[in-house]
Amino acid sequence: MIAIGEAARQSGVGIETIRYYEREGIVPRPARAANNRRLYSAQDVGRLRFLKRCRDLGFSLGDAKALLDLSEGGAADCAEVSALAKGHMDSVRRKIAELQRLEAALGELTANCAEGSVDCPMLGRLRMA
Amino acid sequence: MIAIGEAARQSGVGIETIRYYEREGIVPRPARAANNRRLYSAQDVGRLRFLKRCRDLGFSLGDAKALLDLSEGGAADCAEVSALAKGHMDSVRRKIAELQRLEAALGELTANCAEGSVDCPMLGRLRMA
DNA sequence: GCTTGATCCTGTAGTGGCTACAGGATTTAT
DNA sequence: ATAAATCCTGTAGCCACTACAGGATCAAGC
Repeated sequence: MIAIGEAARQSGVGIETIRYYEREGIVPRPARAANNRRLYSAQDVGRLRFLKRCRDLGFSLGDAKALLDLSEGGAADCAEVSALAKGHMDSVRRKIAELQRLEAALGELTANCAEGSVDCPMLGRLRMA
Repeated sequence: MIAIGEAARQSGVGIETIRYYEREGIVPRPARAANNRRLYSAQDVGRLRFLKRCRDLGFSLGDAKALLDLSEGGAADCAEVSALAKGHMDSVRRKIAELQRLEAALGELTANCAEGSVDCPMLGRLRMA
């Protein structure tokens, strides 16, 4: 059993974030030492690492918790998992498309905006009626 | 001079958002009618539309305000504008790259996760030590 | 035993950029 | 006269943390 700082080091999840996850009920309350300090087991650290991986993959905290629950609950239902993952992939793809649209629009907008023009063409276009 | 609802309609910025912009000092305080209701000029609506365009292009509210200030302040300094825009484009490109990395990682993770496997391979990989 | 510094605790507030009320006043249309 | 729309101020909620304040405890060195 290790203290919260060590759990943070081993899992990659920040100390304050670990306490936040506990407050929010994302992870169960850990054991406590006689001095009231939190004590984490290897399984606790595993949960935190799992959550970290999900968050790094862009899953919302809610989805990450859902995946964690699926992972803990005996029958790891592949269908539910892949539904969540597919939904997330769709939203990632939508975001990519949106950003590419933005990139193109910004490119157009700044195209004539290099020389020290007195009346900046980009501002002009942003002002357009 | 029009009321806030009409200004919202003409600019595409929501009523609550307009009041928020005012509170935050993004736009100047508008005129007031005798009954204390806000009154917007065509120029006010132009500012709101300008901000809306910037936000739609993904600029932060701070950057949007900076662009608005540049646009208002006589000498529309093209260099400053294009520096802001280029910085933003860079961050958009970084976000795209990051999301594409995510998309690939998600694709790999879910690759074997279609059949009704008892031990979902995606969860297994998320659990990996 | 004493000091120093690291670590831990609880609780609260701030971030960005809105959005959604509550609770009331006024205006406009019927 | 009444109903519905619009407006006002002020506050709280959203996401997922992050950053304190103010204190308690612990470990290491002297």
